[in-house]
Amino acid sequence: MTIGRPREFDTDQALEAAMRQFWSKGYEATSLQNLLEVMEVSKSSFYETFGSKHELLEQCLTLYANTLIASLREELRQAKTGLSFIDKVLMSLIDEATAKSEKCGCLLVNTTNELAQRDKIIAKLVANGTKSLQGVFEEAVRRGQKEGNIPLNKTPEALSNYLVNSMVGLKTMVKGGADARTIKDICEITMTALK
Amino acid sequence: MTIGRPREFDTDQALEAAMRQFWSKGYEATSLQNLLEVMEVSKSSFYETFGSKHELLEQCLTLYANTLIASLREELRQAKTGLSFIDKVLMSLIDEATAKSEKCGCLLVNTTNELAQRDKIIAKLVANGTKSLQGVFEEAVRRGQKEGNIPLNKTPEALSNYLVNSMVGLKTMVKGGADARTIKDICEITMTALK
DNA sequence: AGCATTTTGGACCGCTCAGTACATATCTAT
DNA sequence: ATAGATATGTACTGAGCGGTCCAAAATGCT
Repeated sequence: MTIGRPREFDTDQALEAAMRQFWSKGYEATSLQNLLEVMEVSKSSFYETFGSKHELLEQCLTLYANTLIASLREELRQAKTGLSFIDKVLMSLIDEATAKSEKCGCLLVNTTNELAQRDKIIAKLVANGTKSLQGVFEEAVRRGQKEGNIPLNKTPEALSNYLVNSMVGLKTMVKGGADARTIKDICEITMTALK
Repeated sequence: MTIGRPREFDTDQALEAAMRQFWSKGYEATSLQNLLEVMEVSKSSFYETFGSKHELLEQCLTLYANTLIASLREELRQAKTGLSFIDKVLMSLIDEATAKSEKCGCLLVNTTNELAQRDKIIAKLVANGTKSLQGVFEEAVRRGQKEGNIPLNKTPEALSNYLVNSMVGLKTMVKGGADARTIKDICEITMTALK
């Protein structure tokens, strides 16, 4: 069907590998050489397919945000209550703190810290991602309020922003080496604000 | 008194300039050339005085943490209550969000995100800094509890970790471009956990 | 078979990177 | 004046950076 020489690599797979690399090492610390290796793509194919290192990052951020949001939406859909969803998401950070695998944090948080101030395009992308994340929490809060588990004296907007903020903090704390006990304490106190 | 040719630059001043540069741009994105310019030091003098780019970062992190902690301790000392100190520190983020100057975030947070996972020496330094910050909050919480403004049903350790976490989140949110209203909402809800 | 189309391999680009070597300049102490 | 000590200016290193160019290879279509 398609004309011309066929690709010798999987585009989606390569993009995901690139995403993991940026996630783990950050943008500046990831060299083109690193990318070519993990993506299993030649330099020519790289520039042909992804444009540049910067454009690749844009694609990775979009992929990351879409994947994250889709996964959370699905989890929220399956959750018993809006409140239990929020609790579960927060408490999952405890496992992350315990795991001995590399702690990469959150690509959106990492990229915000590394690039948001000096790269408008990237700033916009991570802001969009964060906004989507807040949207999921807002939906969860609304549901929780409807279900009667979350008081109505705070707006879903404010509460969801508060939750995003906690998540951002927690991801960084875990990355910085905070122990599981500390993370648990933080999660529990964070949850008391929705009581 | 001192023997040999005198320095043509101010060591403390140069170190502070370097700190600001790392604070603004991050470690990888700050080149040696950048540093030499803002520090107003020749390359020879740089290596003679500060050892290497990495060692310079170590010194900058120490300076940053010491300065921050000293400033907060002083503010706590002058505060009317432990609770009002905490409130003031959190709410100061609103001004940061409003300011149109460059939003550098917190050097400890930035460096944790950029380097903590792959640089043990730096990880230790930022962990120490964070620990000191938590210590100040812990002291404030203890004082607040003694003064009767903060309930005793949560430990000072847990509450102070919670506050550090909020600060870490807020610094990143501001850097990511969150508006003042969002920050204010987050601060207010954060404070309800100590009611 | 031959041609259009696309991908790939590899050489190459100028530039910047962090760091070094060493001669020279500037000071104090004698 | 000179010797010892410290600081600086300059030239240099090898390696790596992101990115480009183009010929060769591999496909489908006629």
